[in-house]
Amino acid sequence: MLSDDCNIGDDLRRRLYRAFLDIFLLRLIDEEPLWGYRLMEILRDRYGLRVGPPVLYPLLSSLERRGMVEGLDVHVGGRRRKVYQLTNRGRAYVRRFEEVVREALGL
Amino acid sequence: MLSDDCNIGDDLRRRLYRAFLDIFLLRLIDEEPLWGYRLMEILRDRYGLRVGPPVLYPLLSSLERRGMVEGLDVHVGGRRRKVYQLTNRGRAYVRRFEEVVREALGL
DNA sequence: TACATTATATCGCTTCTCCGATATATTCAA
DNA sequence: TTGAATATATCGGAGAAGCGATATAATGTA
Repeated sequence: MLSDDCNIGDDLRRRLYRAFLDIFLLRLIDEEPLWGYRLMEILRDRYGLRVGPPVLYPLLSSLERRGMVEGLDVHVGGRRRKVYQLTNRGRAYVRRFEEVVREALGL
Repeated sequence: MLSDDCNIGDDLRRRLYRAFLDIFLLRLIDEEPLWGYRLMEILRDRYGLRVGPPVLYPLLSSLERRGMVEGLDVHVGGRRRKVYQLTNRGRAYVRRFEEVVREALGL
């Protein structure tokens, strides 16, 4: 039953992350500026969530287009890298989300 | 900007309800036993969320099959009605969800 | 040198979700 | 009497989301 509880919790957690991947990406980027590949690593290693390039990159592009992050082209040891920083708009969006959740669940 | 904020909040709220409609149904049923048509009314009037029969009824059936609610056939003034009650399993599921959200968002 | 890692990005197919339309039945109200 | 409201339920098509496969490029390692 305990392992069943864990499975349910895992499942719910996965659902939550999937449904609001954009928000959770923004929250990670709020901690520190990050790039696509690193974000995929963190999601996989910290949350056990496998998000591949076809999902992640269009989503990052969308977030940039909506002004929630700013993408900076950087060169690291000869490799290109696009590092994303959170904008105020992105930060406000996350705060709004937390508010909505708190309200909706009475937390 | 204020109305923009409201729109963002509304949008996020809608996303939340959509993504976790099963949970929010369970929470409504936790308040009191309810039936399909009434649930649709509440979602529409209280949350501005339009959920039609094709979404709601299969979802209620699924919740029943998973043992989270129990459906009781009732006759009300000559009409059939299927009233759903929350089971302990359903209640536990909701609690687990709240826990997961709290954890994930540090609320 | 060949393969793995780091890194960005897209395409097309499959699966899932949502929605319009619909069916049926009983009661209520104009 | 007719149409609306209350109530349950499903089907099939459209759109959205997810995933496998892929491409490209530079660096690192065995």
